[in-house]
Amino acid sequence: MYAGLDERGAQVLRHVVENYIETAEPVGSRTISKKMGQNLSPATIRNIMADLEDMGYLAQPHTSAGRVPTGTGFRYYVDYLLELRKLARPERDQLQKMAGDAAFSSEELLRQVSRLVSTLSGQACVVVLTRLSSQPLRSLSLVPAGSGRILLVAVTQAGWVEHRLIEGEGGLSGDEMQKINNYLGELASGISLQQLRVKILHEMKREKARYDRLMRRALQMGARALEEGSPTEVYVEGRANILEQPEFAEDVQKLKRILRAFEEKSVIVRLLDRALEDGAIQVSIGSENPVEGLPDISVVASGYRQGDSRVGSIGLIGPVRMDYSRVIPLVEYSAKLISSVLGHR
Amino acid sequence: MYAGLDERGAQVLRHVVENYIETAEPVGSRTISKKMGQNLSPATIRNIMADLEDMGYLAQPHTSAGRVPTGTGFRYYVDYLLELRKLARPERDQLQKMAGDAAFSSEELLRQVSRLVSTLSGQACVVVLTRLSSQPLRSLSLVPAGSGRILLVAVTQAGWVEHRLIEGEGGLSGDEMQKINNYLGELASGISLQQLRVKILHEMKREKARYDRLMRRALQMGARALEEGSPTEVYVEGRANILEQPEFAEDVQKLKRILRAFEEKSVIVRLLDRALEDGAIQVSIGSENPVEGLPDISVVASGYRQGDSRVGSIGLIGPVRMDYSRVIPLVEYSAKLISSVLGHR
DNA sequence: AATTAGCACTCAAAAGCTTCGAGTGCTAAG
DNA sequence: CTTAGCACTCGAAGCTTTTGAGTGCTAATT
Repeated sequence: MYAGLDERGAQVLRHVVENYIETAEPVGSRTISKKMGQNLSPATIRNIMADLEDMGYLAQPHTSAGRVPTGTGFRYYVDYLLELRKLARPERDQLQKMAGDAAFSSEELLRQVSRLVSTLSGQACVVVLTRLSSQPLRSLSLVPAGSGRILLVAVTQAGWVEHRLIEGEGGLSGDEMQKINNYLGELASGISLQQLRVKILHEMKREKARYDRLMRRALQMGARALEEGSPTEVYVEGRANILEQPEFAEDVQKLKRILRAFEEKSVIVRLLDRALEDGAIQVSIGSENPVEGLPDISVVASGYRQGDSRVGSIGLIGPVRMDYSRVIPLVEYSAKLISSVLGHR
Repeated sequence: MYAGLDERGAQVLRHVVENYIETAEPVGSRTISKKMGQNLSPATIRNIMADLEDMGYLAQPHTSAGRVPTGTGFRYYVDYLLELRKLARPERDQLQKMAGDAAFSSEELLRQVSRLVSTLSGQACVVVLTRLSSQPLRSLSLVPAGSGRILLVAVTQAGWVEHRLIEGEGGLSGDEMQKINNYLGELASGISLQQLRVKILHEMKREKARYDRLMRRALQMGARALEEGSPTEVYVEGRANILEQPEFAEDVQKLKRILRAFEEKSVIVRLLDRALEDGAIQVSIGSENPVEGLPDISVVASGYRQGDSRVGSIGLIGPVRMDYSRVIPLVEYSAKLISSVLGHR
């Protein structure tokens, strides 16, 4: 259990971390002594704290101040000391109520969950949705879009819709369109856009000299539409919560860096990447997070599934001093919720 | 020309405003005297400034400080004194280059323009796109979306794509779908979604006892899909630029209010509403803007057209102390640019 | 041997004080 | 009407003092 620490040291560390999470101020020995029920005098606590500091779990901002947990300290806390609180009833109810609202499209659902989770946690909440193009399709259709254009509409089995405009085509009768549709739809059924792309290219080679002008054209169009990969969808809600954190409100420089980061989709995606790969909830504390230059933020994230493929992740972004015991269950539950709602679609 | 002010007063006001825009500091009489080429001594300038203060154009943060323009001062400046600088060549080139890139979808174009304009201006840039549902359609199609669902895809003549999922339908053969498509497409051609809705309801009444089950169903579906109005699209870029403004970096309270406002689509839409209605560029200074509770920001916005209907607007949101002479031409040009690019689609 | 009372010490933050200087308004002379 | 001159104002910046939370160490206690 308490790897590398004895019971007492671990308890002191726990109290320091929890107190610091609550107050955002350095924690002194008196406070801990009181919290632990006067069994140990402040002097004793001081000795223990000094030890913890030697071991790298605590640090002093300056000589005459209390202690603050280091990154390592938080890590230890999360790994060994954390008692996950159960997700409070009202919060669970709110989430479930929202999830039950079938009126939301899948996209809208993600945005709403993100928004609610950000409010509940008081942090910024991010939901990413990736690899649309790797999901199996439910249907693929061409739609006339007037003056030399055709719209390719793909609906995945999970209910995501994606469309791409194809330039410089058109001049197809409704009948021809219908034929192409049937042909492409057959080709696409059950496979992903990525796979479809490969399949189409293959098909084009095989039937190079194919007599049917229409089908050849269909293949060409398909290939063209699938050229670039589909973009990753990112929903960020509750950015402004970052301002509520005292550690950032003071230091405008940090604030700037963080808010700038939020403007770059790619940075956000990188922050949540780990959670996508792995099933379990991921906690990146401070400089552990995958983005250089943001050593002051923690990320608590979890992937969610659609059926049995991981298609995205939901995460909270906030200061290292996050209330992990509350926030981890929240993110875990939300990820499961999303998975289950998407599963039914 | 100089309504209510003599030439000299107007020039002094102009210099105060311009200096203040540049430095964000109260402006003193010495500075103005130098700027105006020593024709007038600081003492004279002081007299003039005192007059301007009486008239409400200037204010003193405290007795021994220089003057700061009031909202009214800025208003006068914008209305009578502003010399619009021509949009700098390189900026125009950048914008035009981007607009020429046909690879962007219309949505992507708006986002990219917003991003570039925010960089060029150093302010937050917002592009809103409304009333999709009032644009004439180019095509309307139903697409199978599997397990009891059908996707309605509408493409407007401007090239915007909108889709809505219809629940609890399906079980239609490709052939039936095709028939419905033809019917609805015919019904929809050239009119807007809004109008279509009315038309459909009308049609439903007229043909209440219509023998054709399929067509009746088509009408029902159409009516259902069009129930809620289409959402307004909002692209915000360069939020973090707000932090660059000294007036906000200091006052965290203001900062919070502004960034919170950015999280509410509806607030942003309200800020740019005026520009949508009116063709000309709109400048809302400080408390002139339509949102209560944000008296410290100015909005410079202009609507853009698609063909001959106004479909959206682009605007900058920043401190009252904006460089209007640079920023107004930028917004004007961008709006025209968007109009012209959309016009060609 | 572990704990703790006691005490000297440290140091940031807050409060108080002084200085500085940009800028003003007013007056009287040009 | 303009302007030189001057007394005056007041925030910002710098300095000093006070305060108090917190420490580390030592010696007494359990």
